[in-house]
Amino acid sequence: MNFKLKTTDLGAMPSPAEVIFEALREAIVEGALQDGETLRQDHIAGLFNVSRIPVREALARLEEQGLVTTQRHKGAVVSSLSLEEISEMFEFRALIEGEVIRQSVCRVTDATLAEARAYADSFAAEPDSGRWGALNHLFHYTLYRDCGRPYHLQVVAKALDKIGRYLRAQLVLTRGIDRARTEHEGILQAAMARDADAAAGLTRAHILGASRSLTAFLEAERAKA
Amino acid sequence: MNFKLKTTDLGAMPSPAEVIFEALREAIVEGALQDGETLRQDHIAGLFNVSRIPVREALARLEEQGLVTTQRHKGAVVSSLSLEEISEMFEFRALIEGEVIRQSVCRVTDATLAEARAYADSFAAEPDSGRWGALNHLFHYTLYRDCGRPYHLQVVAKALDKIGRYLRAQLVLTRGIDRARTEHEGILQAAMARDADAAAGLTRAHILGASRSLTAFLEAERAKA
DNA sequence: GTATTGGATATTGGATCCAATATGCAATAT
DNA sequence: ATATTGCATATTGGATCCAATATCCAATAC
Repeated sequence: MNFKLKTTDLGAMPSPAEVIFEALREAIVEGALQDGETLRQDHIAGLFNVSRIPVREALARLEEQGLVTTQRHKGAVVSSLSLEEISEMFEFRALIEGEVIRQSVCRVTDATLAEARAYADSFAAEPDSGRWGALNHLFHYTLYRDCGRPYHLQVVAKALDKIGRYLRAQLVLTRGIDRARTEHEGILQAAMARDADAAAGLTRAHILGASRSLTAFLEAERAKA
Repeated sequence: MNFKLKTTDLGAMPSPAEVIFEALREAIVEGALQDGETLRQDHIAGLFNVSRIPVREALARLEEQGLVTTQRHKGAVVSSLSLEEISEMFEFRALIEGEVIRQSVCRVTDATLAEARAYADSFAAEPDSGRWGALNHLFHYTLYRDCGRPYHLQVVAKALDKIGRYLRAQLVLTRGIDRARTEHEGILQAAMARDADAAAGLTRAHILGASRSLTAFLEAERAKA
């Protein structure tokens, strides 16, 4: 009775609600849905060809993640962050990601380093600004992967989701790319040298630097308006 | 046309879904619903005298918070944490709460300190072990309140929700109370002296100490079984 | 006696329907 | 002309209904 079948765990297939949640999440993080845009249940249901029930579940989950805000009987809008909130998110990331990479570097494998190297190179070489955000994320996340602290990583992921749009803006609008390239290189070197403290410090500086350049940019924007 | 009416913002009244979410959340955190217990939609709906729809929304939110786990078509159970996960949560708390209290102490008001004092005293005097968890939470949270970092606080709150049950167990089962009393006193003194670094260090030690005593206890339990 | 199969029951997930609330516009009164 | 009121429409939130899946138990085959 030993079968040689290509099996797939159908029980693990994503439910419609999950599919919709992921799609909306990604759209918000990538900036395809912008700040304050309202999300009509009926409309989304139509796009996915389902009833509003799974859409409502997805929206409830997104609200719990802080990605959308709903007002009773009015509907859901993509949450926007104030300058202060954005700034706080960066501080938060600096705190956690610094610690995460410190732990990670202690046990990082050569395979992981090679992968990070590849992402860093892709990032540096990528001409399409639309892909910078994703590659940037992949580079950092790869370096965090071996930290052995899944909850920390989850929290980092959620924080990144919340400011994904703004991060992308920072890279695209403030010439953050050039600096990011060299800073990534530095972080990678520290990781390869297994210098945990250096990697942590550089990561913190990388994040806080991005924060400064983004808030400066946004303040200038606000001043104009 | 200036009315003198006692008005209440009816729009801000909690929806059934919110009520159920809060009730379940609290029950899980307090330990009234224990690890692995399954949550029947129909049953809960009956308890609150509503249909299953708002229950499902509440469960979706709880799952997003990591407080329950659902398997497709099987239902939701109260999530349980492994020893490693519990241990990681404490490390996480030590990291964030250390930083939060550091910021908080820099700007803490006398009113806040007085409130924290009151909670510390209540905690120390409380004979009913069922209230220790709540008072412990109030004491710490009061000291964090002035940190000016709402997102950090939110993250701390979520982390505390996730390990609430185990924290209570630590206080009740491992004689954590006595040490907690004196450590609270130390933290409070540091805060009153506006010594941010001391408060941070003591808070970290407080949390990591609780972690050690709890994991030791749980390991002993596991060994017995 | 044990293992497998088929069906009854329980439970979840989604669709449809209904009620309650918000929004925009037209009508009316001042 | 402006402000208020009332109605029509749009949209959300919840209830009910239906389909799909899991679980449990009895019946059957070996």
